[in-house]
Amino acid sequence: MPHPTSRGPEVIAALRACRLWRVASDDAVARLAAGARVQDVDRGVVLAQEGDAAERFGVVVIGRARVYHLGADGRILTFETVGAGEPIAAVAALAGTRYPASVEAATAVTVAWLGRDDIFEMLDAQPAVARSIITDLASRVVNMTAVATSLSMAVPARVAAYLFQRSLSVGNATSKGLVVDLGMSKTELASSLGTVPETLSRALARFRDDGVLEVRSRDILIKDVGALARLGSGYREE
Amino acid sequence: MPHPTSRGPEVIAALRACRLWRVASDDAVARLAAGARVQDVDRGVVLAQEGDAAERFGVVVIGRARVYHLGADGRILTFETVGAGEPIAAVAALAGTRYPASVEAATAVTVAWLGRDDIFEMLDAQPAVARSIITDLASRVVNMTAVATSLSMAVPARVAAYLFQRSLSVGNATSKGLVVDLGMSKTELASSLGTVPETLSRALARFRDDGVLEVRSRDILIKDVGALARLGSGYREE
DNA sequence: GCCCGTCCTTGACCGACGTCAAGGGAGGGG
DNA sequence: CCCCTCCCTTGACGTCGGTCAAGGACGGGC
Repeated sequence: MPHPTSRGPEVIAALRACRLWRVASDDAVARLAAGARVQDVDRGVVLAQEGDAAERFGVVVIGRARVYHLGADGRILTFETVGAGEPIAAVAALAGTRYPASVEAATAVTVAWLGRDDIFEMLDAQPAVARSIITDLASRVVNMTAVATSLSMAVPARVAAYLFQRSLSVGNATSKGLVVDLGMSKTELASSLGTVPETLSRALARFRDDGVLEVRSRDILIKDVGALARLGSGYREE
Repeated sequence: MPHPTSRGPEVIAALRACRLWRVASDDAVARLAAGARVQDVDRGVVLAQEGDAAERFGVVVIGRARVYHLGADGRILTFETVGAGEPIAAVAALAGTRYPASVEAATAVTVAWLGRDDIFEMLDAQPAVARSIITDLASRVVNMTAVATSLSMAVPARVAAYLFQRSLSVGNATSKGLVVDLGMSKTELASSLGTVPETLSRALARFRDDGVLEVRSRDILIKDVGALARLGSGYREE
């Protein structure tokens, strides 16, 4: 078990890095850190359970946590994987509702827990923080809407849309085409896209056979970005 | 066509009713109304197009608008139907992104359009408004997350979950069971649940054959609430 | 009254996709 | 070096659910 005193600076650093209150003063962040309850958990531990009442609000200090929904049939839909400085269970705490999804430690994780009142106190003291919280929350709504529309498309379209999006952010132009690192295992990607590894594999195989891309171990060589964009907007091929 | 002067009071009333800034002063709301551009459209007119840049922010004054995603195959997923006093295209304007969904007039509609700066000015003038905006946005994230998880379930489970949820809010206990008004046509409900009328009809028929409920024209008699909760698998009380 | 459009239901069909099963490749520990 | 364990891929198969088509029930207009 780590000695509590050694985590103070890391907690402050993580809270300081949190986008929600990036315009807050260092003092205000230090106050948040002082009120935080720090918890260390092993990989696999559930940090928040879908359906439970949200009374607190976490910020990842060390490690990564996965936000997911466990279906009745055991299938898992991964919403996002968050790292240091990112909030977990935040929106439910702010809304005062139950958690809409579960969170588990994807690695060993250190979390700083805050009460929802701590946030509102910071808001009262530093009104400028409101704007960054508002734009962040609004972006989350936009993202979740995109996830929902994505789930209403066919799997190959979701895959194409994901690759196209990702090619815009981390695409690396080479002479052969655009190289895109997936950033996660294909199993994880399948879960993020709301499907299973087998179906993802088939979708990629089909794109490969159609000459759109080439599959490498953990990254994809995109040979026809336009086709991908077309497929991702839900166009049918053939 | 209506004379502009006659709509002033209605615009103010609609803005006053908007949950986002319910704690704002009447003066601040009147200032918003003064800067609003009012638009009347016929049923079916598209008020915002998915993918367009969001530069403004609407509040419904009269009528109802439907927020939806149009799939490549023509199928429509309805996210919500909003009425007077409710915002449209709001989150994208706050986030500064493109619209994640389209909005069309479900009836003849009058909309008051505001610039995103108008909101931020109100925020600066009335910091207390921030909290209600934040809790509203957070609730939207929670709701959209619920929509996304719902789409990852099988259709009968979605139907059961919807009916169970609705029975909690508008359920009317009678000697025969719980009567739930659907509140919309079955075609609209199918679109809200991300499916088509035929499949919804089959799901209800199956529940009927299993003795769980009885289907009436526009409301449902639920005979076994527990079964419904189980089928919806993921009961969430309120 | 009649006709019409809209909504709902049911049947037949079939494509998409999740499940089960088998096999191969890569990495890590002994 | 071998083996063990994941992870990934591919085939076979079954079911869920969307499409097409037909028919029935309202409800409104004339």
